[in-house]
Amino acid sequence: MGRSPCCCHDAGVKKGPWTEEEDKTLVEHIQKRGGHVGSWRGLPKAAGLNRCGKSCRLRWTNYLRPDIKRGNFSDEEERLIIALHAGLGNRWATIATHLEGRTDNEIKNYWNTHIRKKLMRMGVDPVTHQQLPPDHHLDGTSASLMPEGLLWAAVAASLAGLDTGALRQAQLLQQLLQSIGSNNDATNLIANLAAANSVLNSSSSVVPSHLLQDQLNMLSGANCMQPGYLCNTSIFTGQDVVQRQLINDMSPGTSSFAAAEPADHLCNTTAAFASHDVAPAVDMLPVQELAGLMEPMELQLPNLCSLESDSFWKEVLDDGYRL
DNA sequence: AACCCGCACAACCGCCTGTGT
DNA sequence: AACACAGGCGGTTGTGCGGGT
Repeated sequence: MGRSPCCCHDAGVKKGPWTEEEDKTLVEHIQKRGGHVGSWRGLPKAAGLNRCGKSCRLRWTNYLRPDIKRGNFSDEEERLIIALHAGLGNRWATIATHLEGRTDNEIKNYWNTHIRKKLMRMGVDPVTHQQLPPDHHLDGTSASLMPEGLLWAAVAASLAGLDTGALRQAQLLQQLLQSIGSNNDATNLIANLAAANSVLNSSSSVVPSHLLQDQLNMLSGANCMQPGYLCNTSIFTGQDVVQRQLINDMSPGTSSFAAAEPADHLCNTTAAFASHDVAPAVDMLPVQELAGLMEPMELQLPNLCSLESDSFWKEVLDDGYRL
């Protein structure tokens, strides 16, 4: 398949930063057509712009579109980007579909200028979301002590203080992605989902530090996390009541994430958790006070029908099968 | 004041993909 | 099936700006 010539190569077509006048011309032209562009290639001529159609499209989609959200990224958006990047990689356009009003270009830039460096400082490889060799660490964090499969989730969580619920959700997502990435066999996928489910269920009756340790042991097959890690993060806070309430609100009669709620819900939930005041670490509370917090969450094996009917999960599954 | 440097982000470039013929 | 084309995507570059020397 040959590459088509682009009008960008035409002599005399203007390049570089857009002027206010050009912006105005482009916006007015598109608005006049009721927001319908038609052919981008033909647009410059029709609008009276001495620009490449591609350049017009970029300017419109990345800057002039009325639904674009400007301004700094919130903590919630940042966490969402990290979580999605862990699962999707550098697929900025797909990631952008889960951040309302943000463009792929904006997210890509934000990743390269902020998040990537932040992860590097934490000793985390921003590409694989796994720990870098110790000599790559700038601050000697606990990243090197963590199981690979959980690292990205913990990073996302520790960046701004997620709770155990968010981590559990992240773990299940990780399980899903591992399942998808490792084979195309539906039986194995279901088995892995069941394994993930059992991990999540196993966490319901112990205090969080042990809970996490159990989960880690099950997932990694090795006891490689230092207990001190738990004291050094704000992940493990006593917000399960709030979380459970949110989960019930989202999906009456079942637990939401295990019932394959869309990742958007996951992330919205995560954001909602993070927006609460950080509660004291659960490890600081008397054990009996934890009883109410740590009731079984009645997690169920994800319903594969709902998985397939949800566009996000369908996309993840499709991507996985293409690998 | 002049210069340098790093950062943030807009814009470009080349390749890929989907679709129509 | 093969090809042409337009749009989309992700990597990279260019530009403007602020801070430090």
